[in-house]
Amino acid sequence: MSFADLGLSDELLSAVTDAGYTEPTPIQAQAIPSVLMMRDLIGIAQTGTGKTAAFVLPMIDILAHGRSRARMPRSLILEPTRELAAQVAENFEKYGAGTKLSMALLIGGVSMGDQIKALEKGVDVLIATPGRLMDLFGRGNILLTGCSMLVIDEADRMLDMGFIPDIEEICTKLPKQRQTLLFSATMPAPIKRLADKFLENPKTIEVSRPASTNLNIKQWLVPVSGTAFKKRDALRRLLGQDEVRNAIIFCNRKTTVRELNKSLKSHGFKSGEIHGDMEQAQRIAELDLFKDGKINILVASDVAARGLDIKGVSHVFNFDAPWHPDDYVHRIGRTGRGGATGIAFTLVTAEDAENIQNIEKLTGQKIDRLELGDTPEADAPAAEEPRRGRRERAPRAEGRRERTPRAPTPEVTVEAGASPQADRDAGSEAAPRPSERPQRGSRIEPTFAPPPRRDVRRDDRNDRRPHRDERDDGPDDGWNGPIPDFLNAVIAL
DNA sequence: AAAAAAT
Repeated sequence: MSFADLGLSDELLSAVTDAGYTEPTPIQAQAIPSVLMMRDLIGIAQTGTGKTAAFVLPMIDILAHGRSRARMPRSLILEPTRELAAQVAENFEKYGAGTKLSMALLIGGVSMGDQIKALEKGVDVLIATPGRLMDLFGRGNILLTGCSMLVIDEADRMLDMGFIPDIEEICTKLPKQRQTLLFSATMPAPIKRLADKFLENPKTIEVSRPASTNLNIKQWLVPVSGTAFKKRDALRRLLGQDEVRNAIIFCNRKTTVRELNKSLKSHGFKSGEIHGDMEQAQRIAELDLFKDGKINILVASDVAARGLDIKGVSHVFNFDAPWHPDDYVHRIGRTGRGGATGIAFTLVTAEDAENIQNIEKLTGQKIDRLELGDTPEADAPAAEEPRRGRRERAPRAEGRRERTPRAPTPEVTVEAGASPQADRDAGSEAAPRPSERPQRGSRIEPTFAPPPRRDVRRDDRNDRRPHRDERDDGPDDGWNGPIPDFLNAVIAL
């Protein structure tokens, strides 16, 4: 099977060849002929399967050979995030360079002026996120009555993000006579309903089992105790491996993204961050730095989990196990792209056990556990004594320690965080040294509250615990005051 | 529970 067999025009074929592609991916091979025949289509496919080209290529052909209508867009592509929309626009520019087709990228976070100007001049293709599209529509800047092609990309993600009502409204603004393509990695009921309502006799193409993970990706679960300090320590050790060329590190919260990036930078890593609270220009800039290799670590929220196509990402780390199993599949899918191999590490704490179970259920595979073992003496001596000298911790030894992942022992089937190793780790961290334990009957100097900080006055100490943000990596035991005697035994566990 | 998307 080659691109030449799919019915694309010669001009487009040469553009594809020039871009270095010879063989269509399964979804391209199946979708392109149907799209060219103007059929409605449901494509069940993950990102990284060549989905974008599967609709961009035939769309270009249809539009380039159809009659253009002045000032009236003829096609609309809806994407859930700005980055994805921009990425599709890039594809359009790449393959449509030989045509006279014009395009407008309608996304938020950038000024509206240029977008309105482009619309006034007249464009053939709109690539948009729903919010900005609705906004422009509401201002009367767009007329969609000439839009005879609609692509709803990443429909399941649109659903997650609450865009379905917007999508439905947008659909009603388009002519009834049109071709609609809907792509989704999964097919939950609301997406099926949407397809029933707005697609006509669609052809359904499924290229891989929904939510199955790429076999090119070697996955590991790394049990860690739940403190930010321990997790960062574990992460740094994993990042120190030789084969980590570059990595995207996912966190569940934007605040964690910021904190982790700061921490990694202070440890000498070349890292950057991306999340939805950043200016769009900043988001693009960070992404470019990563793509260009100026930084080799990108700490990200789930804004980067789906669809982002960055070539040659060797590793994905889940600093936090994702809450939603779908997100796991999408996150690790940022590596192992285009047939390359990739490695994904997920740090798991005891609280993540249920999430991990759901992930393994969804992907239908048990993920190997990797025990990191004890922190080497020279690596983090202070980490062995979390109550002492945290702020005076010796700087990290020059040259990152390289550790090859130890192969997991075959009989390791314990739950995340419940392994003997994990217990030991947690114990060594939690148990106060005997000499530090409060004496019975004495006024208890809390061993479990942080030691006095230089910047906290002594008399503040008992009624004011430094705010979470001010603290430096102390295990968060959730304890605020002196510890009653009867609890000391429990604490040692 | 979070993040994303219009400002």
